[in-house]
Amino acid sequence: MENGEIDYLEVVSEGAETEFFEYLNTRGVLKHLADTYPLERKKQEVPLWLYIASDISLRLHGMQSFHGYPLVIRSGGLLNALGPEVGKKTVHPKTGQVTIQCPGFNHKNKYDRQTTCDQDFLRKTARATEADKLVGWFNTEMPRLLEQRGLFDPEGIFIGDASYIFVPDNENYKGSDVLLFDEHNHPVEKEKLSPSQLRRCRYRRCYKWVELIHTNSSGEFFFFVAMHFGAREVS
DNA sequence: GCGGGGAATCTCACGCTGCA
DNA sequence: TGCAGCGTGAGATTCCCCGC
Repeated sequence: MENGEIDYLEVVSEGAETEFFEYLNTRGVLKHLADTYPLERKKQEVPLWLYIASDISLRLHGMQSFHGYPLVIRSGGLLNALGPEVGKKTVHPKTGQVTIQCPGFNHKNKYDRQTTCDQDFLRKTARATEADKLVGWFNTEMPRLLEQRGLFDPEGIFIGDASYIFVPDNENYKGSDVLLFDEHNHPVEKEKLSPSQLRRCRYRRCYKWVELIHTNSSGEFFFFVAMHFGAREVS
């Protein structure tokens, strides 16, 4: 650290992450999510609950790439929470060297496992999941989970928050829209603008991102209850 | 650095065969 | 008839290369 030889700096507390996943695991939340996850496999070797937990862990670490999975497993608290049958992390008392041992869920690997499952398993499982079904699953199971655990506040405050995600003008962005925006990036209707106003506007390709957030009047918590990502129309 | 995708490899279900 | 052993093929996972 003193010499500036830092390969990676982690901001998520390992202990907090362990507690978080222990909660999800022992309360049956992970199992419930896996049982309802919208992907049917004729054969399943690596369990879906591990995929879901791993994906959540990646997001907690702000890791956008599956390539970062070994790093997240090494530095995060997921492994501690899932127990030695999934993997264990030992720290050498003198050198501080971290050693990972994961038995895995099959014997297809040639190399010693440094992660609970191969990062490509995560990538291909994500790719095999249909986007519409995934959003539908989230919008169904998240409110159900919150209700089952009595987490909805009696005040019943829900906030709909919408914003636009701009992307390059490329039709390959499936389900995107091209809309007219003013100089403040607010969507406008061409018919309602004067010629001078119209000159300051431009068409931009975008997605609409809508979140339904549950909170209470003192703002003590925020639960993301439902979401929509896609074209303008929200049903 | 990253995701896409193909090849390699492993697992397991299923059907067939032989035997008690 | 029931069971074990074997071969086969589909599917899942791992390894690896390629292009952006």
